[in-house]
Amino acid sequence: MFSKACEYGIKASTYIPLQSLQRRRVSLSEIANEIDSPTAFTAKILHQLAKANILDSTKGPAGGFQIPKARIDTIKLGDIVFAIDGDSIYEGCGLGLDKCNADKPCPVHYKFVVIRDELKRMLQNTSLFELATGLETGLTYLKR
Amino acid sequence: MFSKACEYGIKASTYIPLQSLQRRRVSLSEIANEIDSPTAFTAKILHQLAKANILDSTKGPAGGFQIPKARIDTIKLGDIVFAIDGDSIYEGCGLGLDKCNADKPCPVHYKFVVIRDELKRMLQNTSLFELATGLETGLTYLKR
DNA sequence: ATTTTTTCAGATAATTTTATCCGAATTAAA
DNA sequence: TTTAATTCGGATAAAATTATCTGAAAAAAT
Repeated sequence: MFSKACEYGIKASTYIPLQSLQRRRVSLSEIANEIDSPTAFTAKILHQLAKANILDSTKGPAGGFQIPKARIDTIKLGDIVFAIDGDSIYEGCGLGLDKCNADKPCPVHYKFVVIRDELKRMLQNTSLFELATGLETGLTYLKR
Repeated sequence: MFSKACEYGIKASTYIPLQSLQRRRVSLSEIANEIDSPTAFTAKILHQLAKANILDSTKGPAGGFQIPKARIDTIKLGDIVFAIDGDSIYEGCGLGLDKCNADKPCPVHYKFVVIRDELKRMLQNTSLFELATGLETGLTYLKR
């Protein structure tokens, strides 16, 4: 469904707010450790999310990543997915046709529209705050 | 969503019944041409589907691929997907965790269950007959 | 029997995705 | 001002997926 990169991106974006709510910056190594991901690869993804304005990064000692408190509630799961995997999950044809739409649909087009609309809605309705809360209360997990 | 291999598999499985309904066997080259896929790679996938008992293949002149009439209605889209991509789409965690279930769910677990159940249902309710009919009536397309 | 047409099977190649490595740039602290 | 801790950026490597090539096996037609 999502690329590995996107999976790591989502996990990181779920963990970071947990600390940002207490104004704590988190380092790359802490993140990679907490979400059980390859460090250097994770760096690229975090960088990508920083460029997309989803998180803030600061260099130097005591530097790290952070999401401004106010944004934790407004950033949605879909924003992360879009920043990393692009619009393929929203626009792409289920069978990989270049041009597939209501005018010239592939055999599974209408079947997929239904599923994808629901997925879309879910991604745009789920905030990082909601995801982070699940973690904080011990209801959900990022490892194992 | 699906692998390229699976996309080709679905397309082939949509085209073949169109001919099988008229007791016509189709050759690899015709299939690859009709679904606009790389020939040799398509051969592998068709072979895989043959081993999974989803289609019949016969060698020699006038050989090719076929799906017994009676089975066109009972084979579901989900059978093709399972034969090629395995159960990843049914079982895999949205964030790639090894063990993710109601006991120890990932942050998006419950959100995904809903989507996946609908996808599952769709895949198991859609028969090759239904897909082929769309093609035959000119309602859907396999190329471009 | 021989030839021709086809799928089958294994080896190899190309591409994409995932992952690592290393040094540069930045910033805070000493 | 130096040092240490960190992200940034580009090069490279490894792994997985996609694609091609080549010859063997099977079966029908000649």
